[in-house]
Amino acid sequence: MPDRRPRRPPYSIDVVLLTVVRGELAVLLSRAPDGREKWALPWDAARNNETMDAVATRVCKSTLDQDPAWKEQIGAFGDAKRHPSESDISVGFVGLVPAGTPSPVGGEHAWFPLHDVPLLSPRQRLILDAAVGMVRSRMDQSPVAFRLLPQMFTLTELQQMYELLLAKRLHKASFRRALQGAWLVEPTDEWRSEGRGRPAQLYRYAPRKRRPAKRGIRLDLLSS
Amino acid sequence: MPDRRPRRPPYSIDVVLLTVVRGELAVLLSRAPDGREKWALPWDAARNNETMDAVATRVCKSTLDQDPAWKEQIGAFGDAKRHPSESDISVGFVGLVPAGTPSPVGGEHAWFPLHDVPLLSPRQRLILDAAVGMVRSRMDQSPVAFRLLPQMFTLTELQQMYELLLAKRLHKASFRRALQGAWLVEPTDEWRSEGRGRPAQLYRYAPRKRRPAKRGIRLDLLSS
DNA sequence: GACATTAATCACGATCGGCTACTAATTCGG
DNA sequence: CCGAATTAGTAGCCGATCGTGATTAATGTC
Repeated sequence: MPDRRPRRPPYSIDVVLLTVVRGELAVLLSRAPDGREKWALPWDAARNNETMDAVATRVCKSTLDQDPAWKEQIGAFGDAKRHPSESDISVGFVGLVPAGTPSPVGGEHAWFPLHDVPLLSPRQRLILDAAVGMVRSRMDQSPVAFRLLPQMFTLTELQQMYELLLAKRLHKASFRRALQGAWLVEPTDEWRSEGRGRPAQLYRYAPRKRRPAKRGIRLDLLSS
Repeated sequence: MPDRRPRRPPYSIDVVLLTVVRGELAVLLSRAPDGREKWALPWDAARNNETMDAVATRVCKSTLDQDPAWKEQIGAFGDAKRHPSESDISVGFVGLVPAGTPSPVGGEHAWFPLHDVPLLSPRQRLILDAAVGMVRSRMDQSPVAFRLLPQMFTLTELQQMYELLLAKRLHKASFRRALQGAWLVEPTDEWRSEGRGRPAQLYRYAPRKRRPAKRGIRLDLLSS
C-alpha cells in the first residue's frame, strides 16, 4: 500500500488474494500503516493513465512479489462509505494463488482463514464477501479450482478442492467420470507417493476443445 | 442525461436497458445533447452521498419513467478512455424491461436492435457488450428470461425467450419437462387465443423452495 | 506375508434427456 | 356442418448420464 496522496483519490483498487491453507480458504491482509493491530485488504489509489488491471497487478506485486494465477474484477463498491482511502468508490479484484506457494510475506502481510478475519472497514468487508461469492459461483465457468492448485496435482487433491469450494462431499467415481467427460485434465507420467497407500498419478490442467455440448438446459440450477 | 458539472465527475453511472423487440434483444439509447445524430447509453454523474443504485435508478427513470424489472451492476470500466462524461471510470448497470411494455420514449430515446447499434464511445461499447454477455451467462442463476417477459406468459413464449438468449433451438417436450422439475412457474386460470390454433394457458413466475438439489457437478460446463 | 491405507475402476440400477408420435382445442375455408 | 390447418400440450421409448457400493491395484507397516 504505497504512496498516500494529498487529495482524496478518485477511486481505489482493492485486491482480494485467496489461497488455501490447511484445507481452508484464506485471504491475504496487509497491516495498516497507521493502526497498531489493524489489518486491511491491500489497495492503492489509481494514478493517471494507468489501467485498473495495471493497478491491481501492482498491488499484488507489492504484497506477494508474484502474480496470482488468475485475476478478475469483481465490481465497484461505493455504497459502504468508510474505506481507508476515503475515496468515493473502490473497484475490487479477486486473485487466486496456488496452495502451498511459499509466500514471501514479512510481518506486514499474512494469510487469514476466512472464518477468522479481523474487523475490516465496511466497504472492504463487502468486497471480501463479494470476492468469495464470486469464486464460489464461477467455479463451473472459470477454472478457479485449478488456479488454487499447483500446476501438477492428484485427482484426490482436485476433488478435495471442489469439495472445499462447494462445501459438499462428492463421490469419487462420479467426480472422475465427470472429469473424464469434460476433457479438462491430462495425466502426466509422474506419480506421487504420499506415505502409505498406493501412489497417485499427477495430472495437469489442459482443457481440450470439445464439440459444443449438445446438452439442453438445466433450469433446475435456477433454484433460489 | 441531466446536469453536466463544471469539473470532471469522479465517476459516471451508465445503464444498459435491454428488452426484446420483434424477437431480438434491443438496447435503449438516448440522443446525445451535443451531437446531431449521436446516440449514447443513458448515464449520469454521481452526486455526493448518493448510492450507485440510486443513481442507476434515477437514470432509468429519466428515460423510461418506470423501473426495470431487474437491475444489476456489471462492473467498473476505465481502460477505454473516451466517454461522454470524461470521467476516469464508469460503473455499468444492466436493466431488463419486459417485452411489450409501452415505452413512453419521445424522440430523445429509442430502442436499437443489438445488430444495429450506432457508433458509441469506446467505453460505452465495452459496457454494452459486457451487459449482453452478463445477461446471457447468468441465465441459469438469475431469472433473466422471466424479467424480459410480462408477468403472465405462455410456455411457448418462455421457450422462445430461452432460445433467443441461448441462440439455440430447444425441444418443446424436454423444455417443459425441465420446467416442471424446476418448480419455477405456476399456471394461472387464464388462457390466451393467438389467432388460429388451440389457446395456450398463461403462467406466472413463482419459484418454489426445493430440497437442495442432490445432483453433483457438471464439470462439462467449463468447456472454453 | 498379513493387514491397513490410499488410488483407481467396474458395474448395476435409477434417473434424466432427446425425440417421435400422439391427443386436444381452436380457426379457416368450404 | 365438416374436414384441413394450426398451435398447445402429453405419452412413452430408449440411449446417455449419474449416484452408489463393491472390487481390484499398489504401496507402507508390522
